[in-house]
Amino acid sequence: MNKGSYHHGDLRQALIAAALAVVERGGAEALSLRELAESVGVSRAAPYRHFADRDDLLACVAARGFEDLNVGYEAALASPGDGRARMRIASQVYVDFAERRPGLFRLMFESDLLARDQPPNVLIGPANHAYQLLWRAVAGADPRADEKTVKARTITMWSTVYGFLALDRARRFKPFMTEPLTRAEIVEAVITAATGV
Amino acid sequence: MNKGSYHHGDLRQALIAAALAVVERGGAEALSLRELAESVGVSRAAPYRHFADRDDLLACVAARGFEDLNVGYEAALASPGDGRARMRIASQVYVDFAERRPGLFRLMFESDLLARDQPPNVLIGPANHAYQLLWRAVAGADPRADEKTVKARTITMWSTVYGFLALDRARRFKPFMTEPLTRAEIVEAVITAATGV
DNA sequence: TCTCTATGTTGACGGTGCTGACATTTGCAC
DNA sequence: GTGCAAATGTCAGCACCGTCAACATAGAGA
Repeated sequence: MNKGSYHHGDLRQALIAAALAVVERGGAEALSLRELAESVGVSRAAPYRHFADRDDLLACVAARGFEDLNVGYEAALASPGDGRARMRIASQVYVDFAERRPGLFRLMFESDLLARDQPPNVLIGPANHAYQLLWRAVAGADPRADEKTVKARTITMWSTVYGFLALDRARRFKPFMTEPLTRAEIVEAVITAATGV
Repeated sequence: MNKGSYHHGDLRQALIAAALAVVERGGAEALSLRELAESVGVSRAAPYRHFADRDDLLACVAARGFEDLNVGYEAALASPGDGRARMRIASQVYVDFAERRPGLFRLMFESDLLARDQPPNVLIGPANHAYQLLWRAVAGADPRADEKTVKARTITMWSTVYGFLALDRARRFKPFMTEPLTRAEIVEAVITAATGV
């Protein structure tokens, strides 16, 4: 495909892949479109043939992130053990994702991409799928709970795990992480508090 | 002081006040130093006589935010009722702060200002004071708990409340906020789950 | 009054996202 | 095959940004 000159071959996918690599570590604010274009060996304006603007590209990157997260969720839901054990594994998947790809995690859960009146189309599907899988994990842990209860539990559990990850990344727990508690113990305590198992 | 010309009078405080007003709503990324300077009636480079750079100004704004939050915490800790009731009130103070000044809240708890090797000097004091007040609220709710327990409880409680506020602001709970649950009910449920009271 | 210092201004540099005009390549219809 | 239109690249330039060096002004203390 790539002739070594004028036309790139599959610039769109190349840009998403390169952007993903940058965002994974440094988050959305580390991404410069000009730099990105240069790193792929193309002129500054070329990306605009494939993405409306910066946010459009970021939405595609975030969508890719949700797809990867969903793969982990699917595996957690298919794992052996009872519903409570599966919910715990799903939480661990979320924690691992946040720790391995912090910038991407931030893009997915802190950016305002999904807060818009009209969220990016590419993002809606994968994001909603993630919500459904999480819901299913929580509901499966207590089949007798009604809808209202499952909603409230999903929200509080998600809040606890996400809140810990976000505050920890921003080093807000620094004064608490000393002495008797190790970080691993804290992560354990948070997951237990969140899932009740 | 202000002669209507060359010298401003108290540019430093004027800049902090104006920046605070911008950041409160739109967060740090809404702040343009050039725009800010113009809004105060001064040239683009003038702020650099009072702040080393953009981050220095943002640190002062964040410090002001922590000071305001601490006033609320102090009031919560001095309120009537038992320790558990005071902890609940402290949580409500945090929630109110986040809802009234979302951008400032984000600057205080999501920015990397405090994650640096050498955090800004102006910020360390007020931030640490906030941590101590929160700690005192949690410890006061159960005087018999040991240090390890108090630390773990502080972290999980803070995580739950903060996580809810952050995810809610980013509209990640949109699919869950429908039908049987009102938002007020959810806030109640989250505070109850976090504080256990 | 004179001078030193604090404070404000101007112009410039390199960076950013984005656009309109132009160039090249590819693929499809004939 | 040929020719034309659409897809995809380039280039120059706009407006904005944070920041800095050089210069101008005002106020305070000797």
